[in-house]
Amino acid sequence: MPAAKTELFTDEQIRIAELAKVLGHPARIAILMHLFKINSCVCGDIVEEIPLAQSTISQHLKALKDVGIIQGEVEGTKTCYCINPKVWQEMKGVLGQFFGTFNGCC
Amino acid sequence: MPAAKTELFTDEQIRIAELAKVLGHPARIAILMHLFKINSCVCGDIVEEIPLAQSTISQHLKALKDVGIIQGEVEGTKTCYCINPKVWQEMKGVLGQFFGTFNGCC
DNA sequence: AATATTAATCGTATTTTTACGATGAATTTA
DNA sequence: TAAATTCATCGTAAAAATACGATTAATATT
Repeated sequence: MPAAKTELFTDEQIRIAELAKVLGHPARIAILMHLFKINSCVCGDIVEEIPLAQSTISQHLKALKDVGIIQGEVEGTKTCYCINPKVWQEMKGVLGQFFGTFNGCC
Repeated sequence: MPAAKTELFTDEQIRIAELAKVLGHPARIAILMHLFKINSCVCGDIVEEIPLAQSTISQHLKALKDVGIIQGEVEGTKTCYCINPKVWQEMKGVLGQFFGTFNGCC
């Protein structure tokens, strides 16, 4: 893609797209679902849950962390990843509002 | 990306990711926002609204159409694009439920 | 101190996405 | 019928995403 023309869109449009984009891969959805399921933080067992290489999962975790949805904390030799409630709320709000904008027309 | 290992994830995970992915570009958000704004169908003026080449916008429209969020209908020399209410509801439901799964833990 | 464990990062290959101009197909207008 | 309009598609180039193995860094264990 030749040059990201981010200046052409509003900050809101860019943020919505950014948040949606990070949800745009099954592995990252699976990671988040696992976090929901255990209802706490994952501390080092994600690789067993998802059939991908360790380095690949680490990349997906980084993508989620970069956008802010999760946060990691080093615990000795392991790393604990948790949902960032603040960003999760933001996402719920931003995307929820976006969805709510359309109420049917034609 | 070497080979899409879709068999490794559930249908739900794949669908959520697919729906989110198509929202993962500012241009497509802008297209949908324009549809909301005019509160009807766009019939041939999207190229003036978004500063991208006609062929590029056509590609984005196709992406939205492929996932089902919008539907196009040929009207003479123009094409009218509308939100598909059914798929929009599905998206609201699927993603809304996904967001609702997390209520805070740590 | 040496070894083991865990996760991040590096390097790299492949695929997908994004973007554009050019062309083509369909319809409308002159 | 000829010209104009509108949009899809083709071809292509550049960038980003995805995946993996190998390596590194940090901590824990022996």
